Amino acid sequence: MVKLDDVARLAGVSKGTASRVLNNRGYISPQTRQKVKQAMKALNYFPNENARNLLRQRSGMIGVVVPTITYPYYSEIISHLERCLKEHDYKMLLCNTAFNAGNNIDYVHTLSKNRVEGAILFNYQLENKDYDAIPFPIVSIDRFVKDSVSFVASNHEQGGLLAANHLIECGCRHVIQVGGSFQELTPWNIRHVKFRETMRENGIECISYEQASDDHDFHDYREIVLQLLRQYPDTDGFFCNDLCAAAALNAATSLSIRVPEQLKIVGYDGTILSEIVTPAITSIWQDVQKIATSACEILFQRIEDPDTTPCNMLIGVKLLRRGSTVPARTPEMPPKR
Amino acid sequence: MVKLDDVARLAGVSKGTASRVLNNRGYISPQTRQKVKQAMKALNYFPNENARNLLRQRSGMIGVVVPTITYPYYSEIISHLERCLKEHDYKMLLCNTAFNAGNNIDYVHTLSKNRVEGAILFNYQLENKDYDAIPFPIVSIDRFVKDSVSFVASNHEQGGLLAANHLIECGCRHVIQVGGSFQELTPWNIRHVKFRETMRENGIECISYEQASDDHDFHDYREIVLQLLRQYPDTDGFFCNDLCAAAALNAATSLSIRVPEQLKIVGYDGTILSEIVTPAITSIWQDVQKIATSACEILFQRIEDPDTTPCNMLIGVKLLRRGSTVPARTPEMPPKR
DNA sequence: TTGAAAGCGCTAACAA
DNA sequence: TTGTTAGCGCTTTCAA
Repeated sequence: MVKLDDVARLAGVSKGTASRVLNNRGYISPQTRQKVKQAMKALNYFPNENARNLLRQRSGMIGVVVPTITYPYYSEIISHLERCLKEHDYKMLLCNTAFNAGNNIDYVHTLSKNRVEGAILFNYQLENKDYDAIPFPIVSIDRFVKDSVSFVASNHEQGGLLAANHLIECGCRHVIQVGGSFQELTPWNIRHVKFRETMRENGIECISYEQASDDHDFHDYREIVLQLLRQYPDTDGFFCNDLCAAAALNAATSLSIRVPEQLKIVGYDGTILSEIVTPAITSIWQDVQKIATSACEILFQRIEDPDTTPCNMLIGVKLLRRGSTVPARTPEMPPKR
Repeated sequence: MVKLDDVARLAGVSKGTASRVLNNRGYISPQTRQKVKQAMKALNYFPNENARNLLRQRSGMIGVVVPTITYPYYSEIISHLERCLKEHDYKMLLCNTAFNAGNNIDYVHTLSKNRVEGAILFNYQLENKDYDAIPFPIVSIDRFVKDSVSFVASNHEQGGLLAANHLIECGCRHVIQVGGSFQELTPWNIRHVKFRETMRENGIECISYEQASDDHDFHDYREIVLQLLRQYPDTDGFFCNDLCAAAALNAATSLSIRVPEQLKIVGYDGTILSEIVTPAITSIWQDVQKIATSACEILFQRIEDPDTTPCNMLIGVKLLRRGSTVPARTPEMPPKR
């Protein structure tokens, strides 16, 4: 690879001078500048970021750890993060835990070795002591760690409440929700706790089905829903993530249950999966763009000034009313930017 | 950050010795090894990959340039690539062109500065001379550049043929296809050329609608399809990518056109979008896993031995027969791994 | 305005 | 078996 030495030699100047031209720093005579620029062009020179970063004691990298890349909520988040980070001249080191997050410190090691300047961890679980050993600032999404760790999440409690109230308004009496653990009070699971609570307060029967894995695909969910609907034929309301909601719609159709007349379905995330089916699925929309940009901003600030007060941020969600609960209605869409 | 010097000092040895322990190379006495390992653990030391890479004249990074992250075909590919690259201890430098690929050399510059050891470019267009200036090996997906550049693509010609023949077998007489340019004979567009050709040979009317952008979302496609179906009410067959196919299904339902009885729809890509709608959409499935692993293997081989003969690889596609063309049938699924 | 030289954290060749 | 030293490509003092 062509290096600064080569450029300097061709331009007949020293390495230091060539560097000054490259970085547009210090005094350079116009002639010298031109000579060096010409040499750079002639040799098709690109500065070695690796070497620069070593000297500057930085890596220009931010770690992003997600449980999956393909679920649309995550691919959209990744897309926004990629843009945000690029705008600030950061590279993204993307790590896919494939749902093996349960207290897995390996990803943090990878990030450490690569001297990332910060990381955004999605629903990532570590022992408390392991968090203390992380040598770079982090922002935790959807999982509260402790006051000293910045935290961003959708207001999932509001999400659970919106979903519950909507189904109640729609007249449901026997509802089922499918989701992760209903015990752990993570910010992420709280929607299901709130949902159940709200149903109880309103005297509505609520079955809470705890999925064995977060890694279920469409067909796993379809089987789960089929079984639940057979077991509880009175069910008239359903609450789960968008993928499961699409599976629920499919399962209901198979069983000749009409949606929304006999069964109302509310999804979670507000992804494309809820938009493209017929009827479109009423869903609790998460503001992925705001989550991504907030996480970046908080992280950048903390990188710049490590003494910044850690930040706990809840981001509003929105109920998108669509055909899976409200018949003959133009589907509501996520706010456009 | 703690560095090797610190470890060496704490262990009471020289930096070189500590390095030998770190890399498990050369002769070290058991006592020394243990002392050094203890020091590393005590200081929570991680070697600086940046510094190592500078010395080794490598970056451990592979560039991946895609037109979008969110369309499921790409998020699945990215997911497979991430795994493949990680297995070979490479990091992925992910670049999203946001469909601004038309001869945009900026991404190649970013990759050059970061000294990526190779890159996988999806449907990426450059001037021929710009390809010559790329200082690292590349694999081009879905776009043939020239014999000296490795190339991987699904057999899109077969895909177009499968789609056409299937619609013909289903008895269609007036079909519409929606896609990119029908003029350029890129491997990616050839499916539409082949489709039109096959229709012509069979005396079937085929309208080819050239979309204004590859960046259309569900609602853009829905409007396009609504207009087409109103303009050509005789239409009984539709061919387009999965997202557009889902929109077509939705549009048809809005217009009270029954699928598959009155209108048959064949999608392309075989993504989750085609699975979750009802009826599920018959689609030409691309083997994303094979595309990803092949691209990686070809690239790794070329990195190892730059004189490897460039490789042109076509990967078979598969027709998944589902409810949007064949009534009352269990939907076919992509092969499981 | 430019050149020379030190050093970022690490590895590897050579000496001891 | 271990220590010393040079150098990866670059930036940045300090001198000239």
